Amino acid sequence: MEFKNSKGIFQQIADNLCDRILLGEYSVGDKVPSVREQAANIGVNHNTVMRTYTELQREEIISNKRGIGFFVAEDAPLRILAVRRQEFFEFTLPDLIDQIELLKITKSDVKTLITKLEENENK
Amino acid sequence: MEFKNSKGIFQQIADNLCDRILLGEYSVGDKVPSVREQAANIGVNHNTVMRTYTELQREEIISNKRGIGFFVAEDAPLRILAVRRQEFFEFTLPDLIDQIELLKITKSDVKTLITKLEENENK
Amino acid sequence: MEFKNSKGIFQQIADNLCDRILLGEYSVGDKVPSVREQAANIGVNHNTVMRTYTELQREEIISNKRGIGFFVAEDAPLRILAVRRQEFFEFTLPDLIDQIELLKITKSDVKTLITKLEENENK
Amino acid sequence: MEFKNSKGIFQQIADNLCDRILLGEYSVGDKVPSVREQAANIGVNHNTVMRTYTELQREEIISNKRGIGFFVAEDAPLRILAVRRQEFFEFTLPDLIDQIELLKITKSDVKTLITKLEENENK
DNA sequence: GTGGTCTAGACCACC
DNA sequence: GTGGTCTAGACCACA
Repeated sequence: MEFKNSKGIFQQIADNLCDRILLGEYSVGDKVPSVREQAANIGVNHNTVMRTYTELQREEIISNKRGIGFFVAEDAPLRILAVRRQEFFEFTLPDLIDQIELLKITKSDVKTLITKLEENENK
Repeated sequence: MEFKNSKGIFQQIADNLCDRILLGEYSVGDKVPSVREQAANIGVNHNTVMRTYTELQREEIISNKRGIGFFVAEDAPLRILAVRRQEFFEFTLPDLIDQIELLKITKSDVKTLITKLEENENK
Repeated sequence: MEFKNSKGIFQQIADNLCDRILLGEYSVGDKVPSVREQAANIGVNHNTVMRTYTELQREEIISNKRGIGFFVAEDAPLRILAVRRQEFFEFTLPDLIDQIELLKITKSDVKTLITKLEENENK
Repeated sequence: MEFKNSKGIFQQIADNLCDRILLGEYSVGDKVPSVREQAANIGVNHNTVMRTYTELQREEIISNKRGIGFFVAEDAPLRILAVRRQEFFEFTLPDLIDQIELLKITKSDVKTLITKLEENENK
C-alpha cells in the first residue's frame, strides 16, 4: 500500500478499511485483520494501525472484543455511507464545480464520467 | 482568508494566488503583492508567504526582481492550467468516479453539476 | 562547523552533507542525523537544518520515512557527483581560466596544483 | 549584463569594472562611464551603480572630480591585481584542489587548462 | 520598501 | 523522538 504525503497514514488506512466495508469485503460482524497482521500487510508500525482502529472504534464503525479482535459494527456501512455522502455534497462537489469552471473543463472532457453514471443508475 | 486544516497554509496561499492569476486578476508581468503586504492582508507571518513565493518561483509561476518584488511570469497561466488539468484528470476525476460508484450517487444527485457544465459550455 | 558569509548557512550545511556522502561517510540507505540532532551538532536552529534537508530531498539526495528520519537516497553519490562535475566544467573551470589569464598567473604559481593532480591520477 | 543570484548586483558591477581596468579598457586617468550612463547601460537602478562607485572610491580604485565624473585612480591596476591574486591563492586555489580530489578530476580533464597556461607563459 | 536568512520557541501528527 | 508547519521578531543586502 502506498501513501500520499498530504494526509496522515493512519487516516489513509482508515479510509481504505471503510472502503472495503462499503464494498462488502467485510460484512457486519466479520472480524477485521488483527492490528499486527494489518501492520505487517501494509508495512507500517503496529502503533499506527492501533491508532486507526481506536479511531474507527470511537466512530462506532468497528468494535473490540478483548483478546479476540476487532469486528465490523452494526450499521457500520450505513454510518460510513452517511458520512461519506455528506462530505461529498458539502465539499467534494462544490470544489469540483469550481474547478470545472476555472479550468474550463468541457462536457466532452467528462464524458467518461457521465457514462459511468448512466451505467450506475441503470443497474 | 480562511484556512482549512487539511492542507498547509502556505499551500492554500499558493493555490489562491494561482486562482487569481487564472481568473486574470493578475496578468503576466504584473507585480504581485509584496511578501509583507500579502502577509498583512491575509493575517499570516511573512515567512509563511515567503515560503509560498519561493515555491511558486521554483515552479516558474512568479519571478523575482531583486529589491523590487515578485512578478507574474511569462506563460504562468498556461503553466498553472496544465498542472491543474493534469491533476484533475489523473487524480480528481478517477477518485470522483470511484466515490460515485461506492456511494451510489445517482444522476439526479449531480444534476446541478450537469447544469453548471451545460452553461459553461454554451458560453 | 564554521560558516562563510558569502553563502547561506543552509547551503553550506547541504554542501557539507553531500561531501560526506561522496566521501562514503554516509552510504546509500544510511540514516543521516535527525533534523534536531544535526542542528544541535553544528549549532544552528532546527529550521535551518530543516530547510537544508527539504532542499536535498527535492534533489532526491536524501529521502524521508515519516516519523523515522532522513536516509541517503539511491544513486545519491552519482547524482551529487554529476551535479558537482557539471558545475565544475561549466563555471569553475572557465572562471579559473579567465582569472589565470587576467591575473597573469604562471605555471610555477600553480605547481602545487599540478603536483596534486599527478598524485591523484597515479593512485 | 546578466546577474547571478549568489552575489550582490553592486559587487558584480564592481568586479566587471575592475576586469575592464585590468584588461586596459580603461587606463589610469581615464573617465569611467557616469553613474546614470552606466546604470542605463546595464539596466539597473542608478543608486546601485552609485553604491558601486562609492565602494570603489573607498578602495582608491576610482576617484571623483565633483561635477565631472569618476576617473581611474593612480595604481588602480596594481591595487586590483594585488587583491585578486591574494584571493586567488588564499581561497580559489585551495578550494579548487579540494574539489579536484573529491570529484576525481583527472589530468586529461584539465588539459585545456594546462594548454591555456602554457600559452600564457610563452607570451 | 523589498527580498532573504536566521533564531527561538511553540504545537501538531505520526512512529 | 522524528518530521512539519507556523509565529514572532530580528538583521542584512539591495533598490
